[in-house]
Formats: sequence, C-alpha cells, structure tokens
Amino acid sequence: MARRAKPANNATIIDVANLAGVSYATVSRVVNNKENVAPATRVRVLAAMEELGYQANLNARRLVSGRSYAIGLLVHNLMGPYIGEIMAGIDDVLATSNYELMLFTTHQRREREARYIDLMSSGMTDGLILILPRGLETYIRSLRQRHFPYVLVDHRGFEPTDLYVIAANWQGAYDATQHLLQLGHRRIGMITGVIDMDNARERVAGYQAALEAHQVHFDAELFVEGDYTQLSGVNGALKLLSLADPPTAIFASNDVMAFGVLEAAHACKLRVPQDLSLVGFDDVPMASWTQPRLTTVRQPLVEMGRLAAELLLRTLEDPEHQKQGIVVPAELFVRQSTAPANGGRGATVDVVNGAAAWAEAGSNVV
Amino acid sequence: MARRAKPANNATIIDVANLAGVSYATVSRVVNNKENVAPATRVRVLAAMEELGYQANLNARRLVSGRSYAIGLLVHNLMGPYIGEIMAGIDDVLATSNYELMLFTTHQRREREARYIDLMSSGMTDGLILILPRGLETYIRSLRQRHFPYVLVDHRGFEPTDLYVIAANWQGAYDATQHLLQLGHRRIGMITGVIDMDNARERVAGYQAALEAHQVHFDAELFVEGDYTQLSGVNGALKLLSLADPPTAIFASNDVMAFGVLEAAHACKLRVPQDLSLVGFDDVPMASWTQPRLTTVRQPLVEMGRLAAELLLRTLEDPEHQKQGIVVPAELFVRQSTAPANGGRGATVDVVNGAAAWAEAGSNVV
DNA sequence: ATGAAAGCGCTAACAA
DNA sequence: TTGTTAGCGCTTTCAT
Repeated sequence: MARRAKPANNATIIDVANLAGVSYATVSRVVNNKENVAPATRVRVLAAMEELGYQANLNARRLVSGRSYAIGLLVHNLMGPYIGEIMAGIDDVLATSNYELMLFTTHQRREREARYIDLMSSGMTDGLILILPRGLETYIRSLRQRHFPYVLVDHRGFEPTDLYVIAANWQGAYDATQHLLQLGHRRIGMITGVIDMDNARERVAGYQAALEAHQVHFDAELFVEGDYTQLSGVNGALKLLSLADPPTAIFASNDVMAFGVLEAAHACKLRVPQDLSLVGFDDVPMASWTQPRLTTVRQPLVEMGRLAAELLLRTLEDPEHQKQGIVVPAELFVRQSTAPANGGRGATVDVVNGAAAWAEAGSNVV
Repeated sequence: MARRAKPANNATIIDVANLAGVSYATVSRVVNNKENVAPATRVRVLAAMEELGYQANLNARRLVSGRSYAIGLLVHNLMGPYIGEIMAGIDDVLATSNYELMLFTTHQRREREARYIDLMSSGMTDGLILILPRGLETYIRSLRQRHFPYVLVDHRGFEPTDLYVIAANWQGAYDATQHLLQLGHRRIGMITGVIDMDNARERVAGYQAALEAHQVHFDAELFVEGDYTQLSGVNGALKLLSLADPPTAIFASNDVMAFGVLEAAHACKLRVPQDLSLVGFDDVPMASWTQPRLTTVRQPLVEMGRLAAELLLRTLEDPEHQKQGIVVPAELFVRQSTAPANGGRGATVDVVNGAAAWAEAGSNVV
C-alpha cells in the first residue's frame, strides 16, 4: 500500500461521511452543490465538514476530473515594469475565478521549451498565456498540435485562429510620430524594439506611415534597432545624435529606452524638450516621474492582462465558441518631453564629449 | 465510471507497459529511476515511452505521493520593481529543481487569506514564500498551526523559529545617514516606509542611531511616514521642505519615494544635490537612470529571492534539520544625489509655489 | 528482477 | 434522495 504523506489537513470525504452518517457520495454531492440532496442531509453534512475542517483534496479532484484548475503564464523574464502590470491584470481576473496562476519563465535556456510543453500536457495547467517568450513559434506549434488552449499577449500569432491581445501599435506609433511632425520636426529618429517581434514591427510601420503621410523622406540613417533595455536607448541615442545631420526628435519604441535617450541627451548637454523632443511607448508609471515627464503612448498593460485572462477562461469554459484576437487602443499622452522644433538647433551637440561623460558617470553604476 | 477528460496527451503507464511487454509496475520503476530493473528491460521500456511520447500524469503522482511539487509565492501586489526582482531570484532556483511556482496575491481583499490557507492545506503547494503580504500575522499563525513550511522575505517573523531572508536594514540606514552626516548635513529629513513592517522600523532605527552617534539631535519634525509610493515621497518632501528650518538632506526609505522627492525638489526649484542631498534605499535599476543618479542603499533583491527559495527547498527536503533566518548585507552606493552641505541654503525654498507647480504639472498625469 | 495488487481521495454513473 | 461502485494514473509494498 502506498506510503502516506498526505497534506497536513487530513480529514477526508470519508471522515465527513462517517460523522454525518451518510455515504461519501452524498458528501461529494454537497461539496459540489448538486441538486439532489435533502435539505436536512445537506445541513448535517455541512456541519460535519465544518467540525472536521474538511477541505477537498485538490489533487484527487484534479486526477479524476482531468483538470488542474490552474493556468500558466509563460514569460521570458520577470524584471522590468512591463511584465508586472500584465500579471496584475491576469491575477485580477483569476481572483474571481476558480483558477490559480502558475508562473513559468524561459530565461536564457532554450532547452526548457520541451519541458514546459510536457508539464502542461501532463496536467499541470489547463491553459496558457504567453507573453513574448523567446522561441514563441516552437511553443505555439506544440501547443496547437496538442490542442492545448493558449492566448498570446503582444503578438498576433501565426495562424488566423490564434488568440491574442495586442495594443494598436501601428496607430500609437503613427500618432506619436504625427505629434512630432505637427510640432515641426522633420528629422525624427527612431529607436526600435527587437525587430522580430510583432509589436516592434508594427510600431516601425506606424512611424513610417506617418512620415509618408506628411511627405517626409524616410532616412534609414535615423533608424536604429534597440532591444528594449535602457542601455540600448543610450547607445541608440548616442548614435543618432552623432550623425552629421542629427534628429531634432526621437521616438523610442518603449519607455525604458526613452529613459536611456534622456540620459544620453543629458550627457550631450542637450535639453529635453528644448533641444531634443522625445516620445516613448508604454507609459509605465516611471514615465511620469522623470524630469521632464515623458510624452508617451500608453499601452494599457493591466487591461491587456485582464483581457488575455478572460479570453483564456472563456476558451476553457467553451472550447467550441468562436473567439478572436483583441486589439486595444494605444493612446498618446503628451507631457513635457516634446516641444516645437526650433528651426535651427538649440545647442551644439558634442557627442564625443557627451559619450565620454556618460561613460565616466556610468562607471558609478556597479 | 468517471467521465473522461484527460489531458491532451493520453499515453498512460499501462500503454507503455503493454507496448514494452512488462507490467506497469516495472514502467513506474523505470520512470522513477529505481535500482532493480534489468538493463535490457529498462531499454525496452524507455523505447516504448519514447515511441508513445509518454508523460507521467502529474496529478496522479501528486495524489499518491501527497506532494504537489509546487511552491507558492504570496505577495501583496505585483506592480513595482521590487517584487519582480525577488521573483526572478526565486525562479532562478526553482528552475534547477523539480518545483514549479504558483503565484498568489492578497490585493485589497483581506478575505482571501482563508482561501489561500485552504488551498495550501488542500495540497496545492508544498511550501510558501511570503513577501510582506498584508495580514502577515494571520497567515503565519495558520501556517505554523498546520506545520506548513514557509519562508518570509523582508520580515523577521514573530517566533524565533520563523525562517526569513532580510537585508541589513539597520546597517544600511545607518550608513546612508552617516554618509550625509559626514558631508556636513545636520538637518536630515527621513521619509519612512509603512511603519508596521520590520524593514521600515529597522531603517528608522539605523537612521536614529547614526544621528545619535554623531551627537545630532533627533528632531521629530524631520520625520514623516510614507508608504513606499512615489506620491508619498512627493508629499513627504513637500512637507519637510516647507518647515521653518527645512532639512538640507533627505533619506527616503525606498527609491520610489526618493523619485518623489526628486520631483518635489524640482517643483520647488531646488537642485539636487547642490541644494538638497538625497539618499534612497533598494537600488532598483531606475535609481541609476534618474538625473542625477540616485545615491542609494542596495538591497540585493534577486539574491534575496534566491536565498529564500533555497531555504524553503532545503526545508522541504529535510524538515528536521535546524535552519535559521538569513540577513544579507545592504550596501551604500554613492552616486550623484548627495553633496556636501553648503553651510547656508543654496536656494530659497518656495514650497507654496513649488507645490502649486507640481499640482499643475501633475494634472498631466492621467 | 518482475508482477500482482492495494490504495491515494475523489467524481459520477448506476441502482435502489 | 441516497448508496454502491468503478475507475482516474500512479507509487509502493509484498510475493514470486
């Protein structure tokens, strides 16, 4: 017979049945709120449950029902303000459901993909939300093949039936760029996100479309790829500002890179917004704590998490019902980091010294 | 007979046994790497597993073993840079173990306490890490009573046997305050954290001890309670700066409040560090992105998460072995937000206008 | 070295 | 309305 190592709380359905003087099937009925239980019996059973502090064994339930009552969240990494907000939204929705949340990260290790897929298909979760994990395509392929329910955040997937929640990246980028154009800027640099992600590509397209709409020539020189880190924002800005004909405005594909631009501008003795206008993307809380406050495109991250969770839960409840991806609006918030282009440049750019100053100051950062 | 709703992947141990021509007990032995299996048999079973893509049903395992192979993380909320880093550390350790991570938040809702305790005792997790959830004392009481393993982060608990990981808050605060004193500051304001948390109290004590060591009178006027939000930093600073004899330096109990101080100082036209020195606590990534870079006390959050996970895992493996709480060092990083006190005040403080300016600018923040 | 079999705690079909 | 019973897929004794 199996070795006992049961959970601390050990009253089982049988103990309750004995105490209440009924069969344990009846207890099960009471626990699951079934119809056919005499009111008096129900009361008696409830009392017995109360007395014993009965708590249904979750794993037995899971085994017999074939469901885990958990959903998984697969993310690349946990740092940064972006993930936390989406998680908060997901958690919000789950709090009102019977589902719990499991967290999986992909990290550096590519070989974990297979393990996760196995875990899920072995009954660890009933469905999955994927937020831009590396190796997304591999995951999705396995998931589809197993008919395992999933929802993507910030990516539209690869098949028309893929479920996703994404912001209106194109529109947001278009609005941001147009805002700069309307302020009179003509040389607008862009620091992109990781370019093989849907969101990054869409923002680039929006930027280009706005330029085109205003008959501004797209100059490839003004276009640098970043990776959503602050450092890549610093480096991107330094590169842009050292051009022979530097931009008077920069659109960074996320706020964290915009913080990097702020730092680079400061190192180059450029004032934002007087000498350089700057727009970010995301509107993380910190965007309104910087000096100057950052003009940025808000991506409603908490809401996106919420929608993703709802979409997944609905899929679990009713797999047949036809659902589709959701695009949420991305809204430009004009704060203090943008100003009219001042014709000539407001200050001479000395990027060489700026970069040196930055490197020196940066050495304080351990 | 029970309705079928098994996981997508449906090869069971019996299928494997049939294919390999052995009993399913033998398959179990192979799966669990037991000794007594003939090499040839093992090979045959392995091949059958491979062929069928067999994956042990986790919930059956959980039921029979009485363990969930999951640990829970209970936090108050998910936003902000603090939690993400600790989670990353925990995840790091779990990645090399057989455990998965479940996430629970307490949010606003106090009534969820009971639910969580139930979930845990019903076998959802094998152990718990608690990061300053509201209602901590209630949780701990239930947990102890059920002999459920747990580790606290950033709190020392209530019993000598409580396991915890915490930074050397007292020392960190002492060093921060001493740094300011050595720069010649004598009126040093402090914005505290939520004062019923251990970490906040310890930082206050360190601040007071440093003042005392330097024979500086502790002035209750210079002491305001914050709640770790940026807004409370703004308000605390505004209050301090409007004193008849305002501080020349402020020690904020976390970086986020220090960002608020930065904002308030800017609104009051005070330069940091020339007119006001500022020290934070935590050293979140953003602390080195502000202008000026923030002098702060680093709390090794990722490492703390890692240690907490290791402590819990060791407890699960060997419940008897005597373990104890861990205090990690908190180190002062001097960057750009502190400077020598300049005798007289460098600028006149106009807090009334400053506050007005701040309120107006703040209205941009939706 | 291997097989047979007894549960783990529960759900749900079937009978009464 | 209630009880009886057959599993869910697995681990682990106990025989062989």
